[in-house]
Amino acid sequence: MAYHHGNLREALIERAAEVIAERGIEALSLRALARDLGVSHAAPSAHFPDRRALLCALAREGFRRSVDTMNAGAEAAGPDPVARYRALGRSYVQFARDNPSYFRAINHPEVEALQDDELQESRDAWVATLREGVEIAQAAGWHPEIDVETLLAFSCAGAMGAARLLTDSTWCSMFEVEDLDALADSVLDLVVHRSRTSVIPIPEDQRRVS
Amino acid sequence: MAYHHGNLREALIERAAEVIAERGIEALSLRALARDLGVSHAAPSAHFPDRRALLCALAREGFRRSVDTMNAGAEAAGPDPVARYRALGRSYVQFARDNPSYFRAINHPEVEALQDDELQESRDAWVATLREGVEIAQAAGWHPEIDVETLLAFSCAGAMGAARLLTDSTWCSMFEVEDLDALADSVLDLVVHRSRTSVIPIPEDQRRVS
DNA sequence: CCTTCGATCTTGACAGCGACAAGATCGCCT
DNA sequence: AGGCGATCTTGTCGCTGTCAAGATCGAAGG
Repeated sequence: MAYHHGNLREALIERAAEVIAERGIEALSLRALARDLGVSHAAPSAHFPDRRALLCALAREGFRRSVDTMNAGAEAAGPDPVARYRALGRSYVQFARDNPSYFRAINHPEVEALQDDELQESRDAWVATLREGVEIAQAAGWHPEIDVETLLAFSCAGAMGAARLLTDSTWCSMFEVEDLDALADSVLDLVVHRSRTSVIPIPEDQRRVS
Repeated sequence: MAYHHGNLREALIERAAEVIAERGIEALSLRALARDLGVSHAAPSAHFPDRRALLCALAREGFRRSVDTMNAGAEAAGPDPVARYRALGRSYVQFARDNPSYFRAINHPEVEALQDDELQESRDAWVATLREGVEIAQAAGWHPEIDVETLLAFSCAGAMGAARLLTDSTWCSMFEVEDLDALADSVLDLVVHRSRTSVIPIPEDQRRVS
């Protein structure tokens, strides 16, 4: 065994993601992480001064990956601005369900209370992604009567609320829906439901309302 | 000083709410709580077997109070079903902003992961309150074309997302809005914006879109 | 009255954790 | 060769949650 682990920082993040996905952020311990990786209890401190710093790194990675996922989803949605906007929200929810550890890190109160410039940059990038989608859709004639800031705030609230609802079995089980994916689509469809009146109509086969 | 505190259980909840409001759930410690109240470090265990049980009690109280606040808001909104529905969401956001400690307890992942029948009852009551508002509004002709489960899920996601956005300064500061209350109204207005096309139109002076 | 019993509170102890300090080991650069 | 910074180790501290065993109180019943 080498004295230097060699890649401890990334190994910590990777193992932390596993633990969080399995047992939640509350069960995350720097010492246990060090044990799992076969290093001494204080080794992580060389890379993360404290527990919060590790969670912060997780959250930053989560924001970065979710932005990538959202952009890829928008790209795959084709040229229609409203379809791209829809895809942004949909992709975020999908990311949240596929990556519970990053999603939990992003939304954990301990991380939220953290004042960190780099973390705030990551958050800004996430909002900017959504803002771009809103602005492009609006420029194409989507709800010109509504203030863009209001539309953006609504989009953020909708995406965050939907992701929260659909990643937590406690909440999901309260709705009489068998297919979780169908519910996800329905919620996100409603978020942009008003686009039915936009200059670019939603194709019939993409509507979820009957 | 009496050997028995006399009202330790409620005193613990009250003090815990203060600490959470000031420094967050992460800063909550049973021992510190006991010190603050002048009892021994293990006294709380007579009322709460572990830390989670205390948070669970906080969350239950939070659900109970928020339901009361929502119902009171709906009552004050008058007879119109859509106005009452609007008031439900609005009142919840107001409750979240007025009672950060209860709101944080409700939404903390440590509490969410908790499987507790009584807690689930409280959650059910909260959803039932929203469900009743949706059903009554729909019975009055509000969006008959949309499945009630979908409308409910959307209402939950909207209320939770809006409350989350508007109780966290980190997120609030990202929107170019000076007046937080105006943003809250705008977000919630958009949630029910589609009611413009309902059989019961929203009064002109209640619309936030220009 | 007084005894018993359950609820409540105390004292004591233990392991795990985050954090800090001091020192050891390694790769790298001059 | 030698220094230097990054990385890792060992040791320690106080704090926390949790458990166990015992003390105190109020109330209920003989």
